[in-house]
Amino acid sequence: MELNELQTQRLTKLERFRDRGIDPFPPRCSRTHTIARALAEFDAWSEAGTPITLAGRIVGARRVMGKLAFAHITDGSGHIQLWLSKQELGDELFTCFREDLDTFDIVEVHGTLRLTQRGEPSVFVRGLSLLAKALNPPPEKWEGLKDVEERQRQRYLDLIVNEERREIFRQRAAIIAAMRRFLDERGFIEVETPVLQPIYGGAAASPFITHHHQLDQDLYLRVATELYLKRLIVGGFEGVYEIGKNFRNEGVDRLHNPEFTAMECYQAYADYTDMMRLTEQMIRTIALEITGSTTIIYQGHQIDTGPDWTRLSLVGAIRDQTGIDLMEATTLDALWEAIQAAGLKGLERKPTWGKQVDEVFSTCVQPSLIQPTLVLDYPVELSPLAKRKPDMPALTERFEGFIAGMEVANAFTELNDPLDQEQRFLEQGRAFASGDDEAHQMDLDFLNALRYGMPPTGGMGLGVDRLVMLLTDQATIREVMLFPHLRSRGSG
RNA sequence: GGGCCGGUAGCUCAGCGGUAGAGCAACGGACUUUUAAUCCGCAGGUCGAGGGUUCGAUCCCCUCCCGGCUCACCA
Repeated sequence: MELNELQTQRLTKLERFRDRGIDPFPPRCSRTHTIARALAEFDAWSEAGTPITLAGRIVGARRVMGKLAFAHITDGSGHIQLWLSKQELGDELFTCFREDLDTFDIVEVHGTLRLTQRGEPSVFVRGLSLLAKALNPPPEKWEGLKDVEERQRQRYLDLIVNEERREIFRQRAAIIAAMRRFLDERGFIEVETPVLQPIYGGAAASPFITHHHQLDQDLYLRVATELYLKRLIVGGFEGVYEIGKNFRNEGVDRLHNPEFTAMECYQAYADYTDMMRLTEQMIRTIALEITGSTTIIYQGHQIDTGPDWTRLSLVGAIRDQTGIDLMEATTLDALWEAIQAAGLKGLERKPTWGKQVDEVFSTCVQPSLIQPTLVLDYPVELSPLAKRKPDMPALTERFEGFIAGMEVANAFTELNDPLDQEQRFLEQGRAFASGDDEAHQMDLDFLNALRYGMPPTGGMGLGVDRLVMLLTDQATIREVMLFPHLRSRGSG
């Protein structure tokens, strides 16, 4: 590894510790308190002169003025100023601080708490030792690390330097914990289903393919957890959920990453109207727990998760926005003709009626769905796993939830008729044969499960990353993922 | 995949045919109450990669790599 000048300097300093018989990476430390604790007890401990030992990373500038020096250290709980006096520390340690310690080194300090004349709570340092030498230099002090690519490639550095970034991931953890609590309290049990699957399904998506050597078998990374979770409903669990990674071999953009975290839950003896209430309550509850309010601000939009969400039918919403009546334009040709007649611009011709409907919806309706909205009753062509509406068999009991123009939830009354499900798979097979590589595969084992009888069931899926985006006001999915997908950096 | 913008010192950025620049950080020096400390001094570069044009290319042209925005595709 080729070192630049700054790295070489730091390596030299490290070697000076070794020359003095000091391990620059000692195996343990003798910290007595966190910085947060020390600050909380500051008044009492500074008055009593209580000796404490703190540990942390030197951040910001080291301000050395002859025989006196200041610096800040930070641990996981907060930061505090170090106050070092040559007279108190002794020549050797003071010189060590001055010459061999750098910004970003991790140190342990022993001393007492004392207020400086300018009123800043500080540790008046009487002992000092190195816990870990930083061989890489820090980024610029004021501008920090701004380059988006570098921040994501070196997320560890981003997290050191940009405290607000750490806060986003603390909130992410809190959101997922709140989601678990919400589901646990309602009797759902958390399960784990296979990531490696011989047949992929549960979403219209193209998969990643991998291979098991010993079995000489191709396997797919799951695109959804749906079909396994429904097997568990067949198995007698009344409520199950899974929070985990899905993998889709598709485009990467502001809202999509090849691997992302989804929550799917299924409730026996429930339907999609129950899922509507569950979705509303879940997001309202989480928003309240995380932000302290059911009203959130996302990218300048004030969004209220408190009231019940607006409900629109897909057919009605498209009719209102474009004048096109899907109940009349029931073939691809008829729909395309209606699109032309309506003078809609920027729409492309799609290979199937269902995809054309999706195109009209996502172009003409979805962007305007800023406040929480449920869009109901999707065409059966787009919903091969959802139950048909009894009075309108061309539509399904399905809804998607939108906030800030983003799809965040997808739910339906689950199709539990094995014969209809088999026909849907066959239809998907024909779509696949005619070039739709995201069509579902025939899953005979899933059909076999349904043949034992699955109770009427409601299911709901939610994009966890997108929910985190909403609640932390982040514009891109990459900013709520610790290690988003990036191209490997070539030699070029 | 298309369009637009970008990649220059550890970091943040200027420069855009004529010896490669600044601020911060670093390094050497002065300094016992700093908070972006201050002052003096000194260093630091395959200017994303490769090719071309030119007397001469960080700069102009071509190809490629990596990113950002956007459109398309896609939940």
